[in-house]
Amino acid sequence: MPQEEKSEATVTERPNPERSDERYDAQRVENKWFERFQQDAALYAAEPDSAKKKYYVLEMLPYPSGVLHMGHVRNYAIGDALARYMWMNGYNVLHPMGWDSFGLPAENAAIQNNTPPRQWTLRNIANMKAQMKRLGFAYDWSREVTTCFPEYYRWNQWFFLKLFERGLAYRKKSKVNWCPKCATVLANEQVVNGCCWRHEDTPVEQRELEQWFLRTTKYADELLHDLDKLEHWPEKVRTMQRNWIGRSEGTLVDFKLVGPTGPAGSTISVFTTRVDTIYGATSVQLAPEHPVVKDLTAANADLRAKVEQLITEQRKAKEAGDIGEIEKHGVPTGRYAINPFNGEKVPLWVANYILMDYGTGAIMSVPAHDERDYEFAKKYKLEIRIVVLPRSDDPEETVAEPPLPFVTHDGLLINSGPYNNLSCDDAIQKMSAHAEKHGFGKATVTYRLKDWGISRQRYWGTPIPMLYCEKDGIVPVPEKDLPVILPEKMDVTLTGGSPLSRVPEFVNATCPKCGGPARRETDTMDTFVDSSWYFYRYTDAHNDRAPFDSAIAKYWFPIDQYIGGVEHAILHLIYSRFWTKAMRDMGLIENAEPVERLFTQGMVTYQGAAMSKSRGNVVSPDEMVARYGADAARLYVLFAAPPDRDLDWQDSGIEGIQRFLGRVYRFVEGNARPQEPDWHKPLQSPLGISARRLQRKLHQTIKRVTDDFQGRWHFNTCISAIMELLNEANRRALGSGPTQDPVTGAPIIGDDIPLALLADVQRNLVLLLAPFAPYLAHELWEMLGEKGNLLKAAWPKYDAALAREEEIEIPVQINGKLRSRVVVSADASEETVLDRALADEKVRTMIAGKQIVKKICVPGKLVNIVVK
RNA sequence: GCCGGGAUGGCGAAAUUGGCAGACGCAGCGGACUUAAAAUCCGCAGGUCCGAAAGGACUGUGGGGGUUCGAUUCCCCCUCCCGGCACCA
Repeated sequence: MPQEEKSEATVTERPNPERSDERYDAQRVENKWFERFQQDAALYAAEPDSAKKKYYVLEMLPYPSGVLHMGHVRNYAIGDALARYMWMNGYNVLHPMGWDSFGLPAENAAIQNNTPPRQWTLRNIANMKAQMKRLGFAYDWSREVTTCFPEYYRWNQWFFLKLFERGLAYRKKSKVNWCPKCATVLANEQVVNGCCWRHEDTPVEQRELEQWFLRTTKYADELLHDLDKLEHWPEKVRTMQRNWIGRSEGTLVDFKLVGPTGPAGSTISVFTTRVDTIYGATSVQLAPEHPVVKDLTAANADLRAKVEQLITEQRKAKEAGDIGEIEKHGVPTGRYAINPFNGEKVPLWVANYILMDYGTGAIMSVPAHDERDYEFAKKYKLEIRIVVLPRSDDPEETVAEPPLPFVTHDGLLINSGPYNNLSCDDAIQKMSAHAEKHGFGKATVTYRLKDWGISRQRYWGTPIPMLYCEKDGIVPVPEKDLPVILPEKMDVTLTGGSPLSRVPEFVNATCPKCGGPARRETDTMDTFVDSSWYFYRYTDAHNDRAPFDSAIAKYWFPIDQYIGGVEHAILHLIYSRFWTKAMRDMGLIENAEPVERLFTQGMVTYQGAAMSKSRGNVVSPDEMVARYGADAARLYVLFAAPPDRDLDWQDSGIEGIQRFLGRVYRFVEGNARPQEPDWHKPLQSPLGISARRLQRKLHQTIKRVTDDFQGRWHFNTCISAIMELLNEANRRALGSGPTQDPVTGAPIIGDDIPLALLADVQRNLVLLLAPFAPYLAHELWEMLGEKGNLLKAAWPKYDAALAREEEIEIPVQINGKLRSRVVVSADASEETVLDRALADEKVRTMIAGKQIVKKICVPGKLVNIVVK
């Protein structure tokens, strides 16, 4: 046998055949690396003064409810993969974590288990932090934020004072949402289908209370407009916020009450988006709680009783969450109001479908051009007057009777005095201007968004830093006296109003203005205040002179990527945007939006339903880690579905992932030869067919995974690609088919794979896996004899030339149906490909005796021959 | 009612969006190793029909139309599912 000159060593034997259990021992490997990671406190720390480009990746901070659930694992697995990817790409990464640790569950736990809220909360935090560490999430714990600590909530109080100074925090008595189970007020955003967001089956009651509000409406317009700039936010979230803000352009018009008036005066302002139809207004409808109604019923017991009835109906419908289903009722007041446009007297009604908290609580009723007004007018036999006719293409043809109600904008005015023949849009402009000129109205914008009520009649929250003095009224706590400390020794109950009001040491204070006795505010802040700005605190978490340093925040903001559940699309994400705009106007920051890119991951369900203790379908992360390891749990939640879709947990699915991790481990363990010099030599070309295939696959895989990290984020396909690479590598390195010769029992191997190529494949395989399965990746990195820290190892680059196929298989269609395939070189010209296709045996038989009508050749894709 | 997102094998999904439908994985089937099982490895696999087999024919991405040589992808109509808003004037 001639001596073949070998420049590079190759894999020539099947290693280590003696192994009793070939399962990968994840616990051993993960425990080893867990210990090592714990020893390096600065491992995941962001660099304070860095010339590197920054990248701020953030996952929504959890409420420390006790244990992590799979939804958390999914959320953090996505963020962690991204953070690790960015580290490997040389960025200065900020990847912090904290605890949204004020809130009701702590109080409920205190009541049930007689454990103080603070103790309960801190225990949960310790537990969940340990879980996060075991799962291998790379957080910079030196910046940990815990919102229930005075070091944090003092800045809530500080912000509150600043907002108060600027008129953005104010106190007023108003109807508020009250959850009887939480025994506290809720913001509008916390009411879901008429029920409490924490108690899906508890209808929210309406109560009249003095409350603190933040003036979110001041930013309504900016909050709406800036949504257009958030192009890297999911359309869904932007739509939800648009709906929530609910901007509506229209006109205010003052109708004058005819006859005697009361304290509410004689002006009834109505809001309409269709002032063009005002000549068709045949009544004015008031909300039952409209102030003018109070005047009208003052001396009219009969009317008062009827109005009471309407109020009851309205409240019932509201509490049942189906205000839209209410049966329309109204009562005539016997009084009239004057339409300022034509001086006409129209009857004044009170109706149960008019809402006091939208617009002005009064409308003009135009039955001919509004669905609801039409229905109402039919029911009560009110006049229906047409003032808009549909346009016709044929000027000769006039449509005298459009089908009613005729609600579209596209028409011309009639019966409208000087506005006849104007288009609706023209008329709206001219009539609004007319109203403004004559002082009885103006163009205006109405929002659905309401100011944010932040007072909570609960204990476990940030005390509102305000005092009530008999002499000086409402007095803010001076900045130097912050924080107002939440007392710790408390009897927590859910009855009897704000718990803090029962602590005399807390309540009794001194007025900073007059030195006399003052009473402290005993309500606490909504916990959504805490989460509205926490991500700024991460940038400068230990600052005791300011919530954060502006220059440092400027370096890190905006957040490059924020990841969390879509359930916060309105609540947290609208409050945070408001807070950022308010802080910008205070000069603390320069960015107008907190988050550049938002990603909302899908829910994790089990057996088709959201996991919950009561349903008994909870999959415990701890159990999964114990059984399969952290890598497997993380990889599985990324692999099972694209991250933005819901994922139904399958126990068998994670087993498949476990097998994959085992195959990776065995592939490296069995084939790594870092002690051989050839392992470290640069790869020499040319390569054999098999080797070249493997090399190509490697570069294709690097490209696929890298591309997906650039925004598409289909990590499920990234992981598939890595699996394919491993399959290919196993085939090439170990040979496909049986592993042993059935006759002789000798091991069978594939063609020669140069050791340098194998090294290349193994190193890159580990690097590609590093963001998803960090424990295994670290173990293998070490096994490969690599010295540097894998966390900051350079992300692999692909070579487009090496990723390119030299020969491709082109499908040949005849009349659009796949009939054959031909193999051509990748850069073959159209003619060559066509010639090859036409020369193909099968194609020749199929088209024999037929006329070729058309030949289509898409280079690199396919050939289609159209025959007759 | 308005707005947004979906519907692809037994299951999770892929097709980077006009160009080979079903990659990867689960479950399944067959085989190797084993006394046996587990673990591991190799192979098969959308459906229907024809064939002993190799192979072939037809069909197939919620339904119906259309554009195109060619449609999961584009256009029109419809059904169902998920989410948001809703007598919002």
